[in-house]
Amino acid sequence: MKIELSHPWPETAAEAEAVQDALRAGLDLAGPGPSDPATVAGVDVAYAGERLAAAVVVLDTATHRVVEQVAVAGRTAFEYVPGLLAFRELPSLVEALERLTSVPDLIVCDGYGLAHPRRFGLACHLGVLTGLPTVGVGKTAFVGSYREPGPRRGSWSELMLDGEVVGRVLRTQDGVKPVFVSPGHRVDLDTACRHVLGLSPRYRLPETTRAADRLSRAALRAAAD
DNA sequence: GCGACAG
DNA sequence: ATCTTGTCGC
Repeated sequence: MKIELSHPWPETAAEAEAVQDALRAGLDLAGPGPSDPATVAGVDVAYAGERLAAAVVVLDTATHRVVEQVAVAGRTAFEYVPGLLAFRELPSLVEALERLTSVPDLIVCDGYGLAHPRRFGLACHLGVLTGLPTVGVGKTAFVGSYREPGPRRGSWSELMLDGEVVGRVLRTQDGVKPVFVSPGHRVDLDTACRHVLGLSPRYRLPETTRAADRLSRAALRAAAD
């Protein structure tokens, strides 16, 4: 699949924010999203200074077996600025997605989607660029306030930002620190959480995230020489 | 004004 | 994200 990035690529934080504001117009948060996706892709990026490796791993939703995977070595495209994470890794992530021979039914991103200072985190950005359903899964708090969810797997609480529900703090394993789920594109919050929970049968993080994390690190090491 | 701040 | 030892548990 061919994916178009914004041209020209932003040089400053102000330009990057302008890109987010413009692309946000294409965001679709209406539908429930895929109720029964056959495949789900996980994306992640590993760093070593300016160097990075972006990985995308497509899993069979029912068995969690790897259907296809692609890793791309590259360089950071932007300095790290909270709120502008997408600009740091998007070029390499997009390149990896373009090399996929199949189109996944859903993409699980590392980080946030709607739960973002300007309501346009990495998951929303990647969703609008690809047109595919995306969800964001963050490992730590970023924006929003919430009550600690119950201790059992499946318990959750609302992530609130400016009086709006922008995501959920979801417990994926009994007694383990929860994850932060927010809609990216073409998936509602309830459906997003259902998929994240289904992708996390044994560990805190979804199998998609775990697989992409391992691949990105391996690719980073392999590209060292 | 000051601190906090996805990965 | 990445830098890092030991430690608890399956």
